[in-house]
Amino acid sequence: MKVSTYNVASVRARLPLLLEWIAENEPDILSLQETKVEDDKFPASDFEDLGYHLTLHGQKSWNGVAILSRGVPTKVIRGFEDDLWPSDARLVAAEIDGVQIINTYVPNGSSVTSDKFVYKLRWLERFNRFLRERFLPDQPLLWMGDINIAPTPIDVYNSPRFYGGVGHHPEEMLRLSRIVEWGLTDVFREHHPEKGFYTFWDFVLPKGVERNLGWRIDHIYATRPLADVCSECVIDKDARQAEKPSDHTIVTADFDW
DNA sequence: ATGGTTGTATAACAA
Repeated sequence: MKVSTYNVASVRARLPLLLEWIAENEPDILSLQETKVEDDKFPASDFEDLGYHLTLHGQKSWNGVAILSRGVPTKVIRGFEDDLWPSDARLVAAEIDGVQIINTYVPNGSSVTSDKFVYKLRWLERFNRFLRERFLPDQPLLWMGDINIAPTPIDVYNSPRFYGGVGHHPEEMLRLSRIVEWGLTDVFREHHPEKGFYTFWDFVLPKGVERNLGWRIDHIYATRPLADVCSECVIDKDARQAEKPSDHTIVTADFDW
């Protein structure tokens, strides 16, 4: 089973790149974040024509997540399903081919002095509770998406410069570690312990991709039954260097499943 | 020296 995750920064703007990439790479599951479109305006038929089922949780203009899958999705969850929580479209989950798939767009946090940063920390705590209430770490489960946290010094191109800022803050790292401690493995890091691999390069930095001024903030986490059968995990930097790219690129993991 | 880009509700925005 081949599983990919991609922050598209608008699924409509990314449609040509996406369709070409899917035709070439044929993932079984593709999680998208920042689709930026309401479900009834999602370009569904383009993906259905390629043989994918769609599980959508979108909203107008911002956020939005989607799961494309060869297998039929069941047990679909959209958001925390909690009236006390905002309905911003950042989480969609489904069971596909016997695996629980959870796709999230974790809040960016804007800046550490903003209300949005407080929201990011609370969102991570709420997600931790969501996981523990609904699932067990010995069942096959994948959590993937734009996590918006570079969790270790080698996950960003200049850790001392960014440490304490949004995306590389100890309070974010603490909350992520509490989630991961439940029983998750960062499969990219398990296969590639060395530095220099990133999934996001800011549009605004001149030659940022060529100079590799990046962040590894898009992750695929697996519970042990799946981490044990993960044969490889790769970052496709070419998709960041293609025409009209997102500022993120695609991470793919292969499982003998 | 605090620049630069992209997508979108075209903004006193969000990323």
